[in-house]
Amino acid sequence: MQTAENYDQAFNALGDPTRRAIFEKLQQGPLSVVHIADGLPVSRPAVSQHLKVLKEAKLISIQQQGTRSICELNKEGILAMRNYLDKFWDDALEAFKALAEKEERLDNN
Amino acid sequence: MQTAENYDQAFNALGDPTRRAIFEKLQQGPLSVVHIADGLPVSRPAVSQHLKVLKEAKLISIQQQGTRSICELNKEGILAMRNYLDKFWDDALEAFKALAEKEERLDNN
DNA sequence: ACTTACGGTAAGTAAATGCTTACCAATAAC
DNA sequence: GTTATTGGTAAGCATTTACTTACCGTAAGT
Repeated sequence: MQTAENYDQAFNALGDPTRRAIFEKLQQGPLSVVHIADGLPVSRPAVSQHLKVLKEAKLISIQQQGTRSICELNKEGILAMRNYLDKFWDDALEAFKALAEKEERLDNN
Repeated sequence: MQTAENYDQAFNALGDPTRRAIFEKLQQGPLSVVHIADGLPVSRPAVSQHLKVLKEAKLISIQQQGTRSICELNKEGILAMRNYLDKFWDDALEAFKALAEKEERLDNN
């Protein structure tokens, strides 16, 4: 259950608009599969397939309750992506600071 | 030049492993197209196409220097993704805090 | 002027992807 | 026990996507 390094699957998962829609629906709280499929413009089996991808990307978790599959956000995948981006964010910030200073120097000439 | 809401393209862009590789290469600093293509297992035209996607997702910016196209990270797209994730992160954190407390109570029984 | 380096674009192709319908198994409700 | 709900899976299909080679234009180096 390592906390990171699955951002690979995670970015791929959120690259699809339907999956992002599902992801966003779950932001309000746990939902069953039919509930998730309810407002969406795709069939329930399509949703099932998307849920599988999101689950393997550790962006959601699914627990069985009788015949229902209750889905909810999984912070692990979200954290992995955030960590990945933070690295770039920090580095980019450094780079831009340096660049800004350089340009400032140039502007003053 | 609004700062956000292009995470749609951004997630899609980083969903591809080759594009992530390019993105990561640029973390160390600006590079020309041929330099980017150098270590990668795909052809230069393929890189060109990927760069276009990354540029439109505002994850990189490209400036012309003679015949060279110098690419560098663009903090705009990175920030947009971070902001998007932060919303989920905060919400998920709330949800998990509540869950953790509930489970703690159950564990103590 | 000629040649070399750089890189964007077009056309074609093979593989991946997102979707559908059809089907089936399992639990819940009556 | 029978019927409805829930949802996973398989097969097939259409589109998208990531790649290739071929080509062309432009700027630099000689």
